Amino acid sequence: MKLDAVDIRQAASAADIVYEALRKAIIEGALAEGENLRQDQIAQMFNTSRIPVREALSRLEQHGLITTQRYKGAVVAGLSIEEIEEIFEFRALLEAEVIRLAVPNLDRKTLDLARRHCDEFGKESDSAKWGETNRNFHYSLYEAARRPYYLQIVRASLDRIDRYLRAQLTLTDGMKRAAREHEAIFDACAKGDADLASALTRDHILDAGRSLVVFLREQRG
Amino acid sequence: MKLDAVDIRQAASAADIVYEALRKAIIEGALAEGENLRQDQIAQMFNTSRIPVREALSRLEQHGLITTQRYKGAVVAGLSIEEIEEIFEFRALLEAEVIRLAVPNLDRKTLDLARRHCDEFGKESDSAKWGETNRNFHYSLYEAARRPYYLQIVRASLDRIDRYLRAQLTLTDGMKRAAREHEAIFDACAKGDADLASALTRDHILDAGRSLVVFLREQRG
DNA sequence: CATAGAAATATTGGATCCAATATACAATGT
DNA sequence: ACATTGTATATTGGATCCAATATTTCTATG
Repeated sequence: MKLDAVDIRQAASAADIVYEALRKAIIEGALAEGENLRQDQIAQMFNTSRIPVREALSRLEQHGLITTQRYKGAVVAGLSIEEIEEIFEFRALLEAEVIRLAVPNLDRKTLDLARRHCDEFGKESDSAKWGETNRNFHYSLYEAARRPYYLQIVRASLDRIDRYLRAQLTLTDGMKRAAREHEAIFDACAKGDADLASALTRDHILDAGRSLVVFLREQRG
Repeated sequence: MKLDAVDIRQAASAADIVYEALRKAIIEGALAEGENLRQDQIAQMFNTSRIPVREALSRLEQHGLITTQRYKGAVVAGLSIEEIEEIFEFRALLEAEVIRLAVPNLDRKTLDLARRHCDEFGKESDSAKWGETNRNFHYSLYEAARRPYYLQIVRASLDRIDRYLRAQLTLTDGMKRAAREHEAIFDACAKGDADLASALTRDHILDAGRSLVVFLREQRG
């Protein structure tokens, strides 16, 4: 008998499942900031004990998605406007560099994929999916940089402000502007102009940050 | 009776203590890469149960200091030369920006402190302490950037290559060169020349990375 | 009625126990 | 001798139990 070798994937642990589910809920805004996360309650939701829940919460805290106090529990982390500004500034620096490194490595296949994600973003009407298609577009290009460590940090920093970014996209012209900027970034990439793609990415992020901060200042008073 | 309000620090949990101890051991190289970390064994060392140990290990994994496999346990993470190069490149980008942001905020007190750390580094003869004094010098300046998120990432990225960086410092002229470069960085900061301080910091990190990689290529064959 | 203090309840942190899996090793057949 | 299979041991993942702490509720008292 002969079989093709198959890479058997380790089944995810309970902690992995809980972690991913909570992470998704937080970055999508399904869990409001400040909301209490009771270990028992979460454990029951996932039909498990508190042990894997605690491990998941510990990981979330390391990533800054929740804050915990000893014997008091965990709450979904909220960010001050200053913190949000800092993270947007950080992302602008980092992602501008990542796209610069990516452009020389872009091949036909990757560009086609990015093109599709770009179109998808432009056409998407379900605001709940904007965050996902936005990520897909950027990451499809970023992958070409072949910098796994950079991308891990990019992902972590985006996780922390994704909720707010999604809010920004729903602003009056947020989506339209983002779609236009994506087109410009894609064109620069397709032309192989790394400096332009970098500068556009930087502006894309800083613009989103600025209009979000304006919005939040009004909202929060 | 009147008392000054004191910020009572939450006593550290067992998991915190184990985490910090293991983190220190790993970044200082006391635990060799590839070394097995048995939960039971660690628990006994700290006179505790495996629960806090597991939480500590989970955090270490999130920070990339160890790798774990389900039902097989944790080992101290090792980095390939490519990964080391990527992290040095990343640090150069990030820390160059941090020092640029810090320079305009530097005051007399901070400069004095940095001056002392710089001298201390130059005089330090105990190679085990170089890593610490090196951190002290850079961080004393970085703090002035007032960018807590940046600094958190800087710390995490330094943690991952600190073992190797310490090795680099022990190289023939590693310390002498680093001390000279620190002097130059300090002078640029004292002069208020942000661009120069940034460029020097960038070169400082890239130099260290390059000579480390040369060393590792020989060592690893 | 308002408030301070005590008791009751809820929640987290840690210890111990059990289940799932991996590793080491011996037994067995060729 | 060698590979294979079964078994014993070690180790991790998860469940349950207990201790420490926080929060709420109740009660007594002014």
